[in-house]
Amino acid sequence: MTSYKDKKVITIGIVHELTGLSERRIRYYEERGLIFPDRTKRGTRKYSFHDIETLMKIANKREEGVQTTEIKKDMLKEKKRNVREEMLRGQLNAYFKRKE
Amino acid sequence: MTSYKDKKVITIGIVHELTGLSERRIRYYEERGLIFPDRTKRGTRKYSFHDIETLMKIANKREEGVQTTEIKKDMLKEKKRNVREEMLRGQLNAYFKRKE
DNA sequence: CGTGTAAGGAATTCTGACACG
DNA sequence: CGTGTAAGGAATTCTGACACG
Repeated sequence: MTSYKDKKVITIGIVHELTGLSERRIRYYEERGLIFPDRTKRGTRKYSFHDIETLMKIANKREEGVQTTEIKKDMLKEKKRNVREEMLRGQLNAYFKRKE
Repeated sequence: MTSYKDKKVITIGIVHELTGLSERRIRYYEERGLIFPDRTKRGTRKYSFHDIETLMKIANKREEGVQTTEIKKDMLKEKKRNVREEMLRGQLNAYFKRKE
């Protein structure tokens, strides 16, 4: 369930290299509640590959002029949809006694 | 083929957190040709999850008293075996016209 | 051989703030 | 609102070396 994609191990400098986004913007999107990096003991932010994908999506929406508040709402909706899907899948699997 | 596991994005401090190995040892194993981190533009080492797994294996062997030279030989053998396996699989897949 | 440590410099990251719009 | 920038300090990383064994 928790794969490499979700491990928070990438520093902001590398995220910047990978996404092209300024560190300012990356931190700002966190401030707006769009991403949630972990921290090392001494406070350095750590991101996952999943975070990076999220950042790319955010950047695309921003280019279209979508505000961070809207983006946040959209992300929440999508998350809820996924949760529902997973619940459904879980029930189906239980019913048919399938695995994985 | 190239997944998150192979992307070199992790700085040495995080590798240290993840493996428990000192930065000195991590750099030394590179010096001995056991791992090959990438570098950022300004020279900071970047490791992959795969590198981290390799480091754990190295640490285990070292605990058993195996020297780095030996470890290197073993890793080379394993690599060759994998290459052979992949070639064989490729031929089989071609023969049976399978995919993936 | 393998690893610790102290050394000094360079690059990184952090926060809070001011700017513009 | 979203993002750039300059500011100052703290933490990180790098290399080359000496130490011990």
